[in-house]
Amino acid sequence: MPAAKRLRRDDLPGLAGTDTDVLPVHRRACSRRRLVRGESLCTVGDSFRTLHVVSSGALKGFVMSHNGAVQVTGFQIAGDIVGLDGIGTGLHQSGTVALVDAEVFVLPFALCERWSQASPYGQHLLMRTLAQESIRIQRHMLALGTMRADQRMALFLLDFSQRYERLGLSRSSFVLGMPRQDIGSYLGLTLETVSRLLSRLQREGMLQVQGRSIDLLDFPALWRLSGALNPRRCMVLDPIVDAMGHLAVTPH
Amino acid sequence: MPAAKRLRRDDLPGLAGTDTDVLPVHRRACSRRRLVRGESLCTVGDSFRTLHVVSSGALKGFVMSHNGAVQVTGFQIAGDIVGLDGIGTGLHQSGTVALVDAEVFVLPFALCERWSQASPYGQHLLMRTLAQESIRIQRHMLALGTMRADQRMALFLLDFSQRYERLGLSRSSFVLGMPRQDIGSYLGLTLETVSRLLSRLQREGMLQVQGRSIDLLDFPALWRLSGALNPRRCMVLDPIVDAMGHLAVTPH
DNA sequence: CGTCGGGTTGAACCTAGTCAAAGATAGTGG
DNA sequence: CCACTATCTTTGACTAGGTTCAACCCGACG
Repeated sequence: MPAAKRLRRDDLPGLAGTDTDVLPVHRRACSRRRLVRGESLCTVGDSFRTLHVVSSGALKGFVMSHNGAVQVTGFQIAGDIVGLDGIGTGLHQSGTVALVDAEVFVLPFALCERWSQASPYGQHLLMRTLAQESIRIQRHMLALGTMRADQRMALFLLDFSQRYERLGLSRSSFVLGMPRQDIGSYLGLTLETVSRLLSRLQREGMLQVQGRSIDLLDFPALWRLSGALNPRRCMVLDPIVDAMGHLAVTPH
Repeated sequence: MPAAKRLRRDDLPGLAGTDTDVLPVHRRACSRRRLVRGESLCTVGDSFRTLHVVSSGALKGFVMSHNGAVQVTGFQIAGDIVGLDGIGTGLHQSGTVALVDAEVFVLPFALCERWSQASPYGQHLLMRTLAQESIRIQRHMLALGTMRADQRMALFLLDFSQRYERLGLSRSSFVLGMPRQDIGSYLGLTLETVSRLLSRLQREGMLQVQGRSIDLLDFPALWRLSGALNPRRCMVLDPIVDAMGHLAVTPH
């Protein structure tokens, strides 16, 4: 696997260059946007114009049913892409709000489309990103449909652990940015069950929990509980933003 | 909404034409493949080379967890696209098998990619299809995460009803091609619960069930149960294959 | 200091799962 | 054509995992 080419934001080449295999983002186009805790990036029904890449902080995505039920569909941290759901219809099908103060890159979708047309690599990357999102949701569907509450919780914690590790942070010690209610919604559980489960796992020595601070103590036990045989998950993509919020692409 | 341009398979234009806004499928490239009941179209881990469009019959898609648990992710009938999950990694992340004897069009993905590059419409259609798939799964996730068993069942039946109707078939009277076990897996329930629910809904007069034959009798009640306020679901895409298995595209 | 959002814990309840048995259906081979 | 078998389906009795309702605690913030 080739090493990722890391680009500081201020070093990004403009569109004028002949190298179309690089994300066509220059200083002006790739603006940033700051969000305060609770601010919403987009809501259901908004017209879709831009993708966002999380630079720092944490967001949650959610869908709503006609009768008002809310389901959290995922949590986005640095490097994650937000807004893909709008591509299909031109309208956002899910909402996204900041769990804590956050910052995102703004990628006008028209730019992505042009890039995608100019460069086979760009096209591939965009489609790959979309397809990866489907697979992520499918895996979560598997969890919701077949696993018990404690297994889902273990999976959730290990998933976060792995994502933080990929950003160069601790895989065993981290802070969950969201309240129990949101974790519950994501896992198809009530907030009380989430609280009870965390207490139980702590009692059983698998982790230490203090409010939103988590310390994972016994990875093998968590793997066993989650039903994963091997620690490494299958086939993860390189993040396109590192922990510092710098864009990075891996040509070819 | 413009009427769909329907193309009999034998009338399909070759690639030589200048109109790139038409699916670039000629007789040779668009082969068909017959599947007998139980035959698998692709399995997890297969390398991804082709998309398939269902022409007739019915298939199920499923994912497996490391420990062997299986979750049915969806059912595909005429007009549905199979195999999108392979785009992300080049390997199929989910398996697909025929529930009954079926026939599919074979679309070499390289062809789709070339088309997508030659035509903005093609690119848009491909991405839209991918994004629509995400949204479909997200909606199902909402069902798995927030709804009770009977609500999920009602939603499932109404979804099938609507899909059959779009193919020009009866919306109230149809045959489910799959066993209770598969319905259960799809809905995150056991086969016994599925059976009990169908019996109960029949007792309550909402439908008539005889093995796999379903007659929906009281749509308003089913809508109410499923939590949907309005019968029409939001924003459905035109099918690209009609009930006769003929390809159809809607330029612009 | 009081209020408010979030978190923990307990007890009662209920939905859906599990286990078990028997009835239907379709496919197969004599 | 019919008997035999395998698969699918229905139904019942019992159980368990999670929800609901409620009380209480904690820390932040006006």
